[in-house]
Amino acid sequence: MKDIPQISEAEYEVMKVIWNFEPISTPEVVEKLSNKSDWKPNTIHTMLARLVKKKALHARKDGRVFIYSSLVEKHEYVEQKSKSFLQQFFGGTLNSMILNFIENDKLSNEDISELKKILSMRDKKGEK
Amino acid sequence: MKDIPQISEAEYEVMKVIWNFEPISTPEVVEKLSNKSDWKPNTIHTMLARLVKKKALHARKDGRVFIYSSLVEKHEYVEQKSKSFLQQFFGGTLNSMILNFIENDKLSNEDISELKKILSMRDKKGEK
DNA sequence: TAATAAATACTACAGTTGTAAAAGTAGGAG
DNA sequence: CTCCTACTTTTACAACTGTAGTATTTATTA
Repeated sequence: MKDIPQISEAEYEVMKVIWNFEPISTPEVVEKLSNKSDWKPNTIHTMLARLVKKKALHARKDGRVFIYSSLVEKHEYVEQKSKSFLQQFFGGTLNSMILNFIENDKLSNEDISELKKILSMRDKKGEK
Repeated sequence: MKDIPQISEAEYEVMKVIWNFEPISTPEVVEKLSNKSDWKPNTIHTMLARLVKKKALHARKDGRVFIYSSLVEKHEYVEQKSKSFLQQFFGGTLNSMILNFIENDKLSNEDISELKKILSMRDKKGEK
């Protein structure tokens, strides 16, 4: 399995924009993020540069601006983080986490019935 | 709600020992962790000192050694981390995470039936 | 009481992160 | 051809992390 670069929390916000709009230029990234956050343009540039250095993004020059595209797929990254999160806090299994949530009454009745729906969905798929 | 100190990954390993054996002295912590990890005693001392400074631990002197006890409860910390994890990667809900796992075929049939068992358990509790 | 062993306290140092200011450069406007 | 402006590149800097080494204190033993 290939090794996925580590992406910090703030960098992840930048990645989300890339994943949503790639290929996308620096000014566009800055614009999208300026709406959602208080970051100064320079801050965003720094993130982009670091992500390129980490090989999470690819940048190609187009005229005077850079166009970015991701080198890491979102689902890959999310999977990797989920795995290490579950490892660190729940012995590695999603079921332990769910059990914990239920035991601590963190799930509403709606959550539960939705969950059951989700599970039966998967059953159908499995039967195919 | 009170604010929980941030605990790094390595520090969390130390906390786990404290939670399991508190009240516990420095030499005992060092011993437990030396089994599980490659950390030098000094490394462990540093962690302990940082955790005390962050107010995650309380230390009282007993003769020549320190005795530690936790100031943060494990379940509190795990809850806080779960929440921010779900927020960052799954829009804040456990159900999205579960759905994602199912869609990506990360759950075995055993996991699923176990999950159903867990859910029905909670139902019974709810009815009480 | 003086030396030793054990524990604590202080110092170090590089890598990552959040946050950005300052300086450089090239393309378009005049 | 020159200046401005938008972009890019370089530099900064403190907090947090992982990982210890070194120095100091103190209880115990000879």
